[in-house]
Amino acid sequence: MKFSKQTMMALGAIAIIGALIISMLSFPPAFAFILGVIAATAALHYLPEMPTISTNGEAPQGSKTIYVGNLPYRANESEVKKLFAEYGEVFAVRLMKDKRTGKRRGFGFVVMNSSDADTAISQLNNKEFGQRTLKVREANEPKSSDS
DNA sequence: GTTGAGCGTT
Repeated sequence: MKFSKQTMMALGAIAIIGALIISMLSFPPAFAFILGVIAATAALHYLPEMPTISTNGEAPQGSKTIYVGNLPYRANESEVKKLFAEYGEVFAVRLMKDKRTGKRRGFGFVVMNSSDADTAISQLNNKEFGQRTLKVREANEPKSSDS
């Protein structure tokens, strides 16, 4: 059994909502919560798949992680994903933020196909983006292609 | 709300 984080969050949200609804029927709170969890699990079984929003965290084999630096602070993951998608298949984009304050640090990582990653690096390195010069390189700690 | 070299997160 392996659930993604957003799947767990969605399950918890459904469980809480279900608990609130059922608790209106004058059930004990513990009972209501259990029923909510059961309803959420059943929903996950009936639904083919939850809509995956953006980053899965897990990429198929043959992918490489690319370091992207000197990003404008106003840049979003969607813009970076679109930019890299022009040169290959982008699997995930992660814009790093400060863990304490949550403010953007101006760099991130892009996971895409291995062969396309090389062309994307050579094409997007020192490329002007948001009035800034992008710094695209291969990541120092590759999380794929070797374990 | 600010800043500007760098290699992260479940």
